[in-house]
Amino acid sequence: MRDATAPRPGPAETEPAETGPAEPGPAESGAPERFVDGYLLYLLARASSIASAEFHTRVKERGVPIPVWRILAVLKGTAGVTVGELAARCLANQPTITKTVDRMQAQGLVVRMTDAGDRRRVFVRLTPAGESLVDELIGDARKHQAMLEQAMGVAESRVLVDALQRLIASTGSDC
Amino acid sequence: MRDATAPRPGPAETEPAETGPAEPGPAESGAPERFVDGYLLYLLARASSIASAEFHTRVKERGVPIPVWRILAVLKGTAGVTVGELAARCLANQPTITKTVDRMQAQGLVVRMTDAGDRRRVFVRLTPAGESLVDELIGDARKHQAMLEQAMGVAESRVLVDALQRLIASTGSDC
DNA sequence: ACTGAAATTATGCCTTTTCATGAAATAACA
DNA sequence: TGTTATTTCATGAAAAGGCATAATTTCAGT
Repeated sequence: MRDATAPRPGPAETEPAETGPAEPGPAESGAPERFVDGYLLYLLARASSIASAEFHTRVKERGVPIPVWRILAVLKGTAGVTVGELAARCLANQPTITKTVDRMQAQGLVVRMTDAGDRRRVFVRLTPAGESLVDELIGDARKHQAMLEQAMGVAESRVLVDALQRLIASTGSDC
Repeated sequence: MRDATAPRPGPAETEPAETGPAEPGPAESGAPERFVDGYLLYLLARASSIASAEFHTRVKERGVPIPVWRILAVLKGTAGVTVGELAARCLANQPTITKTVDRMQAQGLVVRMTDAGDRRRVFVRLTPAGESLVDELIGDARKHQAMLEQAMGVAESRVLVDALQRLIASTGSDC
């Protein structure tokens, strides 16, 4: 497979340009300083992804998709959040939230309640089943966070939280 | 719509449980300290999402999907990266990278080159068209990063980068 | 009150991602 | 040298997400 007749977009050159080193590196100088290595947004995305990986794996092992976990976590401690606010707080688009809430409602984790004062708005609220599920997950999350803080140092972790909050504040984001 | 006959998963209670305040809040005490407010992983994801939002919007306006931008950025300054490494560095799954590379190859942004030394491995490499596109995008990214650093303070930004690198290092991640 | 604009959520279509698996090449080992 | 594992990438079916838009409801101005 993956020969010239494969259904790949292009003719897929089957010969490496340079047949020298098996691992083509960026020239000869020691540290070529690739762009991404110093790019703040990439560092942020990478840190977030790596730090979350372990915990997310455990959440998924319980059969809970990450978007569902996010919604549950945001709903915890509230008496209901509108679809639009959920979208903002879950870092997702509104139609995505609508569809995820559909699934969660079908599983009995949340209920929808139209606002009596403004019938355009729909509150999403945890059911008792949703409460107990999110309570378990939050327990795991706290344990995981404690491990993470210990691994990177408690003081450092506080510095990080502080810097992140400052970054968020400096963007003037409302979410 | 959204009445009892709507195709929503459940019967969708059309009456709010409490018809009192239009905005049901978490009890009466001032700051109920919701879980997510102090959760490090949520803070990380939020910071990453918010900080990237502006720039990502501009990238998409150029017709470049974010996964494509990520691949281009990782490839910049290299003589080729394998599919597996791309997946790790782009924080994506391997099949996703394969298919995104398919599209990029069809657009002439990258080429595939099988490794002569180990014919399982496939290097992905920028074409001249890919180079010039990524150069433009990196220019924009640098400008955006400069703005971001100025908005949050250059010193603070350095503190943040340092803390993020320490976090990544403490997880012992190889990517 | 009426009309047009704005806000809020749902829907439909299409693209993309994900999960599991297949295919090919190399490595390990008897 | 065979034979079985392991590695690496591609593929296919199903699920999820994204974008544009529709359907309601409320608001503003007249």
